[in-house]
Amino acid sequence: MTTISDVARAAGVSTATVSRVLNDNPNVRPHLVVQVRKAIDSLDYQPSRVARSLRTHRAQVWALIVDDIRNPFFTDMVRGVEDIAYTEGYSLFLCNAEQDAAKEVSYLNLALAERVAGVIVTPTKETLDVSALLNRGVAVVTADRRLRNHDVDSVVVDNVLGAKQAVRHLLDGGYTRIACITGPLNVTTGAERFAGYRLALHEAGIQFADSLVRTGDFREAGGHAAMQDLLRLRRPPDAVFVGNNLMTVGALYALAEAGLVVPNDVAIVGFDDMAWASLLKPSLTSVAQPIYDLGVETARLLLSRIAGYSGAARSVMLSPSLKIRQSSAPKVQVDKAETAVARTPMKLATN
Amino acid sequence: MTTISDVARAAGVSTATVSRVLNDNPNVRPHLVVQVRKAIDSLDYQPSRVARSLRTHRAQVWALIVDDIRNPFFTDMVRGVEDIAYTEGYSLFLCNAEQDAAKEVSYLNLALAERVAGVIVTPTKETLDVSALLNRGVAVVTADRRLRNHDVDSVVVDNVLGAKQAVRHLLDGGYTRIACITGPLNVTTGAERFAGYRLALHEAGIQFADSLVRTGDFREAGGHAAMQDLLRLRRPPDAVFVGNNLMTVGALYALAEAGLVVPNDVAIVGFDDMAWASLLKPSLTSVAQPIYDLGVETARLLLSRIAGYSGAARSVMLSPSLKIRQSSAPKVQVDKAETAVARTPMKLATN
DNA sequence: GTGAAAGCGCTAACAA
DNA sequence: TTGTTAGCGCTTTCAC
Repeated sequence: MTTISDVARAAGVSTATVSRVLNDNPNVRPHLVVQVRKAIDSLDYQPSRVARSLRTHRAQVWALIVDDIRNPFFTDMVRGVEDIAYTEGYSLFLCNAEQDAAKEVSYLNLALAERVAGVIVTPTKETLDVSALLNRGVAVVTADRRLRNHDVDSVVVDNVLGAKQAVRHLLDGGYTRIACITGPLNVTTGAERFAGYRLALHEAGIQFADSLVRTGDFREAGGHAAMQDLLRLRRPPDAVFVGNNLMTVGALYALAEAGLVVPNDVAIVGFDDMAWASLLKPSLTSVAQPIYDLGVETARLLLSRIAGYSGAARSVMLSPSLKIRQSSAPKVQVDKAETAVARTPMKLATN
Repeated sequence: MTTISDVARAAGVSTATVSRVLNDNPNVRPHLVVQVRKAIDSLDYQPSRVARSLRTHRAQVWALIVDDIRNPFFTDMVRGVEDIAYTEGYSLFLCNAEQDAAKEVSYLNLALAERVAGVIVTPTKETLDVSALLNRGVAVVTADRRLRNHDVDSVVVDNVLGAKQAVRHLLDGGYTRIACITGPLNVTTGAERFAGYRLALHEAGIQFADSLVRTGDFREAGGHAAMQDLLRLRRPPDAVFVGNNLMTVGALYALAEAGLVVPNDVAIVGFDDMAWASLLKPSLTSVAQPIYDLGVETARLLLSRIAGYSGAARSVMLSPSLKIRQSSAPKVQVDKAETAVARTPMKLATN
């Protein structure tokens, strides 16, 4: 592997001059710059980022610790982060915590060991301890979720609002026994969406019933089991609000397996939209999140911290939007009275 | 930041001894090991991987260069790679080429600059030049796709077989005008799946028609446009085989927009299964790939190269499996004769 | 404007 | 078994 000394020798200058050229230091006479560039090209020289990092005490690298890389939500976010990182010359360590707190911690340690410039994390729990990083001056920003025990920058979606809109929409459609399949309550997204659900019920004057709530794990299997469980109730729900995308898939499978018709038997609204939501029959109503932007904004906050900003923690909140489709179409009354009830006009999302 | 010298001082030993303890060198007296460990703990010491990499000339890092991180196919693969990498103590640089050859090359250079131990790449084109890496002794393995110009290890799915099975299945169902929406032909997956399509037609004695083929970009928009184009034909196809998951989504949207019924108007089989394929109505027939395993196997090949294996290039091929569902149900003849044709018994996939 | 030289935090000869 | 020491490939004073 050719080194900076090889280049210096070939160009007839010192390593210091080569270094200056590499770093676009203006204090080098133009003809020397040309000379050095020529040597770099002819030797096919690639400066070692490793050596540079050791010397400068900071790698041009971020650690991106996500909860579950299989979840398309996170991949979209990753893309937002990657776009900015790439543009700004940072590389990304991809760390998949796999919903495992221990693995997450080991990745925090990796970030330390690799002397990364910054860390973006979607904490598996709101009490994740990132003090080791903060103490060593490593910039930390959380994405999608917040930390309760640290005052760090964060970018999140307004989960309470999104959940409230979803549940209110169901209420407007005439549904009254609305169940909730929530994510873990020790994750801010889980807790906030659940809070939004309760708030919507409360505002509508509807008694909150514990029996209509199931706690899932943000995964398909969890949503599936939760829905099955809800269907076993003596008085099953007539609608369900599901706290994330994968659990919604699981819930839909459970409904299909039970031979139930959506929305006639059970209406459903999911949190987090998916590319194929409109392909389903009935198409799936869901709370869409600006995921890519979430990644971008997070990266920007991290950049500003790395650049030296040391003000108070900033919390950026992005707005979700309800995509109304057929899975939550207003309830058609088919009870004893057998009266045909006029359906509320409904504006469907265009995709 | 505490360094190895701090630890050495605190433990009353030399840095060499600390280093030996860190690297589990057996030639250290047990009581010293304890002493050093204690110092490490009390100082909260994290060895610098950067310094170690510089010294050993090789980082405990791989570069993982994928074509498109948004495609769930790649995220599943990434998970397979990450599982092995994590277990073996390697970190991953996530490189999203975004289907951009220039960006891909710049990530190859990053791999060089970061002195990674190995590179896993899903080349955007079969002629990607990885000689710079090979010349410098960096292990390279391709995943999902192959390289024509280098003899490097690779793990791929039997695309020809998968495509052939899919098309033969349509033929068996009585479809005769089977269109193909293929991926880029300068990517091995695109070319091979297209070859499988042609082979199946050939074996069935059906004339291949250029007019029934459209080349997409492996993205939803490309599949959408291609399907729309096919539907504009004077004699549209009665079935379509689509070369990857995202294009299948696009094609399904095009069919839905045109108000066509699947499979009655047009049957469809996609390449690459998706978690929600069975939720569609009709459920989607597709060629399932062992994606996670593909990632795992690729990581294993890389590991063996890093460990010093220098034999001939190995090409691991994994088998796909056709998931038969409703979108390709046998054709019901409704032509002039109006004869009711017995439907071929069909085994549906359980998910 | 340029070069000499020190040193980042480790590892690995080599010596003791 | 342990310590001393050189040096990995850079950047950065500090002279000149």
